[in-house]
Amino acid sequence: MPELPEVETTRRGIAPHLTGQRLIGAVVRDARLRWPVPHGLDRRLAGRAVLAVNRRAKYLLLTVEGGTLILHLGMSGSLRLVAAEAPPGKHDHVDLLLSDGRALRLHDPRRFGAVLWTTEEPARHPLLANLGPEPLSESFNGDYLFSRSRGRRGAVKSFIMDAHVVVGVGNIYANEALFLAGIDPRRAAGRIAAARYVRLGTAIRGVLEAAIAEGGTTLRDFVGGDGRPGYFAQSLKVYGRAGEPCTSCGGPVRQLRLGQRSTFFCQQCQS
DNA sequence: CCCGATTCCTGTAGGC
DNA sequence: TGCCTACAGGAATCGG
Repeated sequence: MPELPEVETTRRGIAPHLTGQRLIGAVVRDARLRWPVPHGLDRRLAGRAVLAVNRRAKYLLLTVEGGTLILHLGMSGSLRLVAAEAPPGKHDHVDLLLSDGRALRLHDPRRFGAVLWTTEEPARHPLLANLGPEPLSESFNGDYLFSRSRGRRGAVKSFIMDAHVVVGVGNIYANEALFLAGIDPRRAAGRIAAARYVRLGTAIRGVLEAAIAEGGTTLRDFVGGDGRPGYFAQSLKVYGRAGEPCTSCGGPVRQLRLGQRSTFFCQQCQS
């Protein structure tokens, strides 16, 4: 399930192979992703060089001459560099063809991902325009979280998973960060003190950075641009560990549903 | 503005 | 062994 660390791992894996290369076209085998893959993508991309590969939230932004390709991995997507003639597997929906004979291939069984093209400034694109700050940026810290949380009565876990508040924190890392900060995920966001938000901000940043360093979390099928899985799963303290002993106190990790998401926490260590 | 529910999709796991 | 159902979840969208 690609969250920020997995998208960043993918970006780092593919960027050196794409930057400076020319696109010679695209093969769209199935355009039915989260939004339809634009018609005529093949012609639109042909002959254009890739200038940069950036990330905003969980979106990968391929800066191409004359526009930007916006890619999203949804929850089952992965991108790999393959030989263009390698036979596509099931769910290999889109190939971006490179002048060196390779292809950037999108594999996405659940088709929650996206391949979009824009000629406007990507930050102004409707999908990107209203996003919160990057959790690894200077502008994100505990004070920011505290001020944004005032007056909010919803659960703190839902609050930190809201992309309008901060981007890139999906279910896995929200659970982990709240455990590391010792905060009960069910607590009302607006009723948590500033000092605890400082801990939470640090925990969010720390868990994301640690996950990036391990190449992301592979639960089932995530692989980076080079096809390798991530190794952060072995560092998860609570996610997916219902009934197992807390790594800190030995009590059972509890599971419940919060905002339609599986939530894992230790009653003893989080309050 | 805020918040919770719904929706998209398919592979996997668990129950019987 | 096979069928059925529940579940996984990013995030837009909608209704209250």
